[in-house]
Amino acid sequence: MSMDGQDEPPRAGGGRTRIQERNRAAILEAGLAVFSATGFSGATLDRIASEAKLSKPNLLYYFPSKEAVHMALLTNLLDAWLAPLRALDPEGEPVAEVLAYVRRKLDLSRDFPRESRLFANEVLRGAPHLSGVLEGELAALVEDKAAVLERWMAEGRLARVPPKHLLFSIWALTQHYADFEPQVRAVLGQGHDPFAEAGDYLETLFRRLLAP
Amino acid sequence: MSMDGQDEPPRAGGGRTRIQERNRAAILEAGLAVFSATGFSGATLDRIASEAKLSKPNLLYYFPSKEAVHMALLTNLLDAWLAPLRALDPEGEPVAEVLAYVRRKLDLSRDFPRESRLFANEVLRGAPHLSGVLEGELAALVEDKAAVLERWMAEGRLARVPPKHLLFSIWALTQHYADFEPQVRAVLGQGHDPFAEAGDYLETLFRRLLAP
DNA sequence: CCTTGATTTGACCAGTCGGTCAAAGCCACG
DNA sequence: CGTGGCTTTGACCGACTGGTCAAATCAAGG
Repeated sequence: MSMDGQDEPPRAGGGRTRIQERNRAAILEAGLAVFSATGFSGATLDRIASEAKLSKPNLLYYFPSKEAVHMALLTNLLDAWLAPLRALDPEGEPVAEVLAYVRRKLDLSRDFPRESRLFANEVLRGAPHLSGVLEGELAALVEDKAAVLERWMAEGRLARVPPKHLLFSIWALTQHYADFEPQVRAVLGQGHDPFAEAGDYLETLFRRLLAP
Repeated sequence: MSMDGQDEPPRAGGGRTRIQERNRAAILEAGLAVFSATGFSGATLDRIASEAKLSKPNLLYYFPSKEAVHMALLTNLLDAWLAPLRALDPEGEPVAEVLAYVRRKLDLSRDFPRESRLFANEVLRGAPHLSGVLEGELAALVEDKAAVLERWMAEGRLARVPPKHLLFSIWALTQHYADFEPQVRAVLGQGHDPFAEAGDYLETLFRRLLAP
């Protein structure tokens, strides 16, 4: 929503103009649309600029390069992406906590499918811009939460499964509905609400898996 | 492994030369490597050609365009991709059949991760070249097998869950280990065999989910 | 109104891309 | 050994891409 981890070319001291705020936001919005739909190499500055209703040189006045737009998007994305896992409460009731995490993650896929695809696109290519964060921030957070899960399992309040693979399965199952949407729609046909059905199904799945 | 669904420019009558066989195979192999690593737009004919140890015009002597190479790969891929589901035996023991399907699909992800990523890349972009097959062949096959699963559930030999979502979850969980490999490695650290662990975990997961 | 800095743009550039083409090499068979 | 068709290639092309730049426009304060 805020804070882009990018060098801002204009303005030496302090605040951004309203016009800067607006244009940077428009560029990020357009970039998200184009990058998530076509991948990094498929996206062109012309297309992003026109989507943002700017000229290409004008876009490059706000971001120094195509890569910079892409990086800003990925950086913004990661906070939102990790938040649900951060919210897993070590003091909560184990099964309920995990199920709540699953739901939050599924809601993210439903409400921000473009972000999900942007992320998938990046990891698919080997995560060239993300490897640092994956091995740093993400790995640390997972280590932390995996310990919580492990404790719950040791206390007999959660069925014993490999904690990290449990997390993988949550990520895989929730992202699938955003990233493979065309396939899901093709298989289900019309008259379905994929995310609503998925919510019920995933609750059943993880409840049965994790019931102590 | 064989049969590419593409117009073959040379040779009017019948058989392909050994040299044609070899070069077409080299191009497809190189194309798979490059497309799966960089996506369609990120791949260049020069790179595919050099990977195949051919000149670019020579590559275009065997395939009429970049798109043609891509299409040939997708076509080849789909047979292999659907085979495990086709092998689901309506006369078999339900839980064992599903678990066998999961294992076959996971083996596919382990042994053919590039194919998995190629497929993911395509669906991520909205499946422009696959929508026909998805809504036709795939949808029909799923309809068929979903009916089998439904029957097993009605007979009380399989826990009752939405059959199509059950299939989604199998696809999501098995493909995840190939498509998000960088993330998996970053989280697990060293000294792990992701696919071996995944095999055990997924067996547990689906056994608990599906036990009648 | 006029200055000053923020903003916007048209023209342009060098590099790369997918693809073409005519000519050259190569190979098997008569 | 020569010939005809398969195979290979260097040179080339037009389109497009990311990015630059100097000049024009705009907005706000004095």
